[in-house]
Amino acid sequence: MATHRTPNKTDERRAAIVERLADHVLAHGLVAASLRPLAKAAGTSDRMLLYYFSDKDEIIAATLQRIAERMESVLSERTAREPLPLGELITQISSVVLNDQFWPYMCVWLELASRAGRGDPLYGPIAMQIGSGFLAWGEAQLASPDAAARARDAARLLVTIEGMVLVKALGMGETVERSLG
Amino acid sequence: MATHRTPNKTDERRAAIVERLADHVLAHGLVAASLRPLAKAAGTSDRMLLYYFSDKDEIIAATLQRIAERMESVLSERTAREPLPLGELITQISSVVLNDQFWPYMCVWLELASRAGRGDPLYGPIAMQIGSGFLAWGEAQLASPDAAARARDAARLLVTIEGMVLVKALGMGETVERSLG
DNA sequence: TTTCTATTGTAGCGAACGCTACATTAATGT
DNA sequence: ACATTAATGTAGCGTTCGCTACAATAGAAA
Repeated sequence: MATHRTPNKTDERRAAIVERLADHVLAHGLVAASLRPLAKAAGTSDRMLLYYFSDKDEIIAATLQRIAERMESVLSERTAREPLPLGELITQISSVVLNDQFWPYMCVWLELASRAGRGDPLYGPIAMQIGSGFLAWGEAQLASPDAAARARDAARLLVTIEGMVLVKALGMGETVERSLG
Repeated sequence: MATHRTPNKTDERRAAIVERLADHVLAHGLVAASLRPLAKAAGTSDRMLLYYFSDKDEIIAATLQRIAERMESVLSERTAREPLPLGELITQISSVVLNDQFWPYMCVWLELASRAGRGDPLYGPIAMQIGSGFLAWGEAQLASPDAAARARDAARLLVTIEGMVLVKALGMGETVERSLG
């Protein structure tokens, strides 16, 4: 499966830049992701960003992709391996997702969702891809009686977790905790 | 309770402008809420917007306030009067909130939440106020056995509805419906 | 009518935006 | 050594941003 070319030097440098861009976007949000600040964060110039990438959209897409990868790996390594019933899985995932260390990811996630909701041609597909990935991942973690129940529980898991994220973003963390009780 | 002054002509004109600004923000989002487009939508000039309002923040705050009022009235008039148990209330409210006519409100709501999540000093308090209002409104609609259960159910109602909104914004409407089944 | 205040237009400031043209330096293959 | 290409700096384009200075008009008060 030679879908990946052997990484040449340009690819390596691109990857290194994306790593720093991901840091910057996680710290300051998509709202602060304009070329000159991004370039400074990556230790280079806006001119060079547009040398390694064809335009800003490509930069943002690559950065969000990288952020999604990091998010997935953090999530996977902090959750149990064996399947759980819906209620317990909600408790476990919420404790990860609402954690302060994870919160930057959720802030970017909300920015992404708000743009996707407006039908943005760049952010929309990316958001849907990540959301679908999370849905599938959750489905695999669920201990549900049958396939239909598992599909329904996975949907409920996604809705509930995302709802908690949004409500926390409103500054209503106590409400999230009350919903868990 | 004379907290409201009698509206002078300036207040009337401000209100008329805000009405049109609300239309524009609902149609095109906070992302398109810059002074010159807003002014054009209101049939005036950026110069005049800053004559009636002290700065852009005040314009946006007034506009969002008005949008929240409209949202609340639409929501109230389309939901039943008598209290319902949590499950039925979720079904009923979700059918209103996910409706196409209501969707512009939810798009703005998501933009607001994403800014609030980053601790924005303007959007944060507004988002919390609206969110708290919705929580209280839901609590009043709930038929729950006791006060503690009602508080918990109201929190779950808010989390679930907001989760559905976010997931729909991702372009995963079928997932929302599956979660209802 | 005259004077004063309320309202509005015109023009522009300085900053940031995405992006590009052009020139230069550094590396590489022959 | 030399020719060619890759990598990078400098400067600037045209646009939009929030906001303001200044002048002109309009309407009410005297």
